[in-house]
Amino acid sequence: MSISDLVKIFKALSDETRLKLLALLENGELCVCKIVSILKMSQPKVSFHLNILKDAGLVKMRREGTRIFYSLDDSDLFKRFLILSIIEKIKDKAFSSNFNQKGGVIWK
Amino acid sequence: MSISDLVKIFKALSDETRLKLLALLENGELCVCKIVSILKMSQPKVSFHLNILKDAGLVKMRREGTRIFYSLDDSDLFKRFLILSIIEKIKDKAFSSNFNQKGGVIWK
DNA sequence: AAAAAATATAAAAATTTTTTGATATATTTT
DNA sequence: AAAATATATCAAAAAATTTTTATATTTTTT
Repeated sequence: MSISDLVKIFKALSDETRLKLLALLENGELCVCKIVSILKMSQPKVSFHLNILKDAGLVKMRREGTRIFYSLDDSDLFKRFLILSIIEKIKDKAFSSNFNQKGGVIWK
Repeated sequence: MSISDLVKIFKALSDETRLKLLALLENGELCVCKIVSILKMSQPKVSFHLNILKDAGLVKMRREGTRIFYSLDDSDLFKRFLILSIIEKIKDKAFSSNFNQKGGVIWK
């Protein structure tokens, strides 16, 4: 892993939207449209940020028909540690308005 | 640790100069003038980046006379892990032109 | 093959970060 | 108290990132 790979990973993590995206994917893959409806952000904005996470090797994608599902890519140990640390630290804080009282995500 | 604290830490790490600064401090504190002469960067630039690292709680400083010495601040476990990971990953790659053949820093 | 749905991409605008050059501040030395 | 040294700060310029709006692409459905 080169310095610029490291910088790319940290750049990807240095944005609140992207940290929320990672936390949102904690429980498995989601399609872009679901993410858009949960975070209430524009679709291009979500795609833009997902793409940065993908370039940094932090998420991976899979097409199913017209939808594209994103999920965490923790195949690398260091990245896995980062992702888990982030999720542990921001869990529940990230989506207060999108969670119900049991702590489950409210899918819109 | 809030989301914005996390973002601040990752922002601080998302720059090659700053990763090099952290690696440079691996073996103990250094004054700004020493860092400037090793990295061959302008003094305001070095101060700027050190300040970002300090704001993120990754380095600390100590004045001694007219000099100010910076050192790693790894009092927090998560930050310590990040710093150690970075150093392990970029060691030797970071300063090829500033190291001698034994791997020691060539102080100018 | 046209329409619809989901997503990506591109261009322009807005925002943030970084660099540079000049100057200010703090401490020590003369 | 003036000069010298080390560092910080500031303002302007440059560069990079993010957001927005519009459009293109891909796949499925009709």
